[in-house]
Amino acid sequence: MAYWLMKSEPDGYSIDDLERDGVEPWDGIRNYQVRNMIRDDMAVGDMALFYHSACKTPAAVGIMTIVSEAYPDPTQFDASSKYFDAGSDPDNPRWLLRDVKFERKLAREITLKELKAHPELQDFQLNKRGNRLSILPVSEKEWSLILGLEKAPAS
DNA sequence: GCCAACGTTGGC
DNA sequence: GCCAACGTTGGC
Repeated sequence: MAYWLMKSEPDGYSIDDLERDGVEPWDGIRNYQVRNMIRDDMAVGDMALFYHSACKTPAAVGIMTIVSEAYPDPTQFDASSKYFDAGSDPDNPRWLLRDVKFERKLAREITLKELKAHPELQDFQLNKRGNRLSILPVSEKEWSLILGLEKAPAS
């Protein structure tokens, strides 16, 4: 089983929205590297951190599971969607997505600041300069380190 | 294939 | 709002 971190802007779709919806198609991926990851490297049963990005307090806020295979993102064919891609061929869709399922919120937000300060997370991709991918792989060790922080008091 | 211009992400 | 770091586009 693999672990992931998936970013979402809470103003657009937050952990509370996922808690309400239960299962949700993770649409809007428009980066080939990320598409390849969800197509080739992700698997049903993988676990992912829900991460709030581009907001006041960027932080990991919850846990979800991957519950579907990769399938075409319908928003790429929806002319009224901001994710519409006129260049995508319906017979060979360019953009894929997977469904994710809400598992639980973290007991507390684990902020980017805290992750960056962690001595054992210096190689974590989220902490790397110039990282702009909306989905990142998380190693098993990183996963347990991050979840270990959940039970520690906020620093 | 090179590279400048432009667009996007996302922390700050 | 600013800006660094990319990715993409398109002329050549």
